[in-house]
Amino acid sequence: MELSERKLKILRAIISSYIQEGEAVGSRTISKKHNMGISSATVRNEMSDLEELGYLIQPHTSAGRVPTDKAYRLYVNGLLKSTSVSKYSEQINRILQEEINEMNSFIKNSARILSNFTHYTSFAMTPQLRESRLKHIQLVPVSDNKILLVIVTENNIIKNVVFKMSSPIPHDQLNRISNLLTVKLSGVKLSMLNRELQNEILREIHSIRESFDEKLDELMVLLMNTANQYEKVELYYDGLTNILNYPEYSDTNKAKELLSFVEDRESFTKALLNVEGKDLSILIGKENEFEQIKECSIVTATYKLNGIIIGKVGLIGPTRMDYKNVISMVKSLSFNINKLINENYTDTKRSETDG
Amino acid sequence: MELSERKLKILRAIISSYIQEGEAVGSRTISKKHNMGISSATVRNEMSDLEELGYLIQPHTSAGRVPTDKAYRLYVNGLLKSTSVSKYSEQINRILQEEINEMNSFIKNSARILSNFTHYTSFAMTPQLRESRLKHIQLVPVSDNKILLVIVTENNIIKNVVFKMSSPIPHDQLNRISNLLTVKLSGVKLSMLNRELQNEILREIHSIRESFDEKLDELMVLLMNTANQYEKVELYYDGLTNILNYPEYSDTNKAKELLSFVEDRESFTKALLNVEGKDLSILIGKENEFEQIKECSIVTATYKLNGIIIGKVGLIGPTRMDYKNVISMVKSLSFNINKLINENYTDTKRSETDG
DNA sequence: CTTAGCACTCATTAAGAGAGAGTGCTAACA
DNA sequence: TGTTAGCACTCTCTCTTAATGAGTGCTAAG
Repeated sequence: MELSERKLKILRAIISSYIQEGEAVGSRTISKKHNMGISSATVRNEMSDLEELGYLIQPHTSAGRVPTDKAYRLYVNGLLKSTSVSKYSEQINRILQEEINEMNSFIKNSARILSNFTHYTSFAMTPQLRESRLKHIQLVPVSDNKILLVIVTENNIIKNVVFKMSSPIPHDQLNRISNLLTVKLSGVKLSMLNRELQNEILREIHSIRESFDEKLDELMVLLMNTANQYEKVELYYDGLTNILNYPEYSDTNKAKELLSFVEDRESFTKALLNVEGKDLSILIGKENEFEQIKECSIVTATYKLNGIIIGKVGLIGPTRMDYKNVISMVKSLSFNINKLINENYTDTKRSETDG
Repeated sequence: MELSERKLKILRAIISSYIQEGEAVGSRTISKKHNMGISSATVRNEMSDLEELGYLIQPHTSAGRVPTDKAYRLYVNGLLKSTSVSKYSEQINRILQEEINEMNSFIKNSARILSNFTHYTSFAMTPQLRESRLKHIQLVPVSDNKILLVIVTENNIIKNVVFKMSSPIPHDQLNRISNLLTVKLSGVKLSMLNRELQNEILREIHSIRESFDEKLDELMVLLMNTANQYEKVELYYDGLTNILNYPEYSDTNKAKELLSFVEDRESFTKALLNVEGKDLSILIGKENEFEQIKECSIVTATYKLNGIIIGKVGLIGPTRMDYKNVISMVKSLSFNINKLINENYTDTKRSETDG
């Protein structure tokens, strides 16, 4: 059933009042404060209808009414189309630039910005690099049998891992091996660094120099293992304690339950996997799979590199969330992240060869 | 005034009861449950004395008594001497080893262990490297005008920073420059990388090759700036939400106040600076400088490299803290951190030349 | 269809009455 | 002189009751 214009207007008024005040909204409030031009009794009739349609519920008989998840969904769907980029967009851009040189700091910074501007609890995932291609490999001596492997991808993202070799490796060979590996592996996707490729390359190397380095075999194995770990993304939070600002969580046990769920990266990451990979995606209340966050909403945006989604940023808060502000904030943030990433981390070689 | 043996025994009984139960302790409880062999009336007299001496207070007339900070201090001083390493020491060692290869992960892991074992909120500072000496410098090409600077110290700790140069730098020169910088700067303390040294080295380099690289000047400046940032230590937390387990913080506002203080790294870092650099140090309640944590205790241990304190780990919780368990846990942890760091990150070159 | 009016519901608050825990003091006892 | 039993007293906590007030649903009139 389609809602009449007046019902919609009343529903929207109830929702924004509830979002602001956090208390059940009565018919008189709507009739008076929102300049409806209709009496409270009329509003009551409409509200009664809206309740029957599943958009409102009463916490108890003599209380006002509270929007349901269904109502928020309707409200949010309307906002998604209309809401534009926040007026803070330029300021966000400026703050983001401060940490542009290092990807992880950049992502951490993104989370901080989001929680600072919205006063909700924010999160940001570091980029997933499976589709990235290797550009440069450099081995750096650390100690007798420890070496540092530095990998630079074509989109200028850096990863490094320390290896402990079974026995010392001559330092003067490291540059030579680095060059060899760079030549052999540049252009290869991280996700392609598997056993077959490894054997193939080893064969090729062996064919060139019979006894090049017995170390190389071991190194390659370590390299492959590292590459596979790249799928592990990190999750940064900011403003965890912001949750305690909202009366919904004035009960410590409730706050504890939610905060523990979020603080435990494993569980929360699972919850985030359920979020669709749309540019902007919102899960409201019971739309969330996990019990602990069924009274929360999660707003998530993606960021892309060369058109491929590589990460997500967003925030979590009570279903009674200031969606309007949040949506424009998250939109601005992801817009700027995308812009800066594609300016600074774009796949230089590919963009020359592919298009 | 020296406390009599009996007063001490009663005080200890009150403290451990209060630590366990979290409720004011009455004379009857002590007399009955702790096998004192004296009546509650006698205990009452003693408690009255203890109150006068400042070791106990009554929340209100008809309540039992609660230990003061002074009492905890007495109690803790006793424990510090006697408490030995935890029975979980080996388990801790095993978990620590899992992340031994990378210093930051290692420290993060330390914080996690501490909060998991104690159920308090833990923290760990990454090492401060001012006294470390450079061992190896490697420049890695990232993109046309971005390069990665990797620094390895003599104690095998790795730091890396991405630079954006004002104009492209030829990649084939990077190894040459790396070697040059390594030769010139190895053995130099990070804290010594200042302007004078920079000029001296530049002069020296210029004298060798008149027009070596006009880039080198710029690079050196960036290198110095980076070196100065090494004093910036990172602070990792774990178990922030554990604070909510304790009835002291069942009031959300109180919890919020404390959690915000801790979550705001800046303020909390300041608080930690006040902690003495002893092997194990405890600040109880009002001994803390900042208002927000005057009802908390902070237990901190240091970790060293080559005999120099380079970082701290510890935890924060209500003054009614299970000091016995906490102390043995923190002792075990710092013991194992020290052991593993000195096994894996020891200053190889120095130990050969210096000692 | 809208609205004024009114009875009704239910959460929230305040006040009052016990109950219970624990103390301080006194007097008796070893 | 130190210890203990006994008892009055204090103060918190909990439960009950009553009053308040916000808000609804229904009815009847406009």
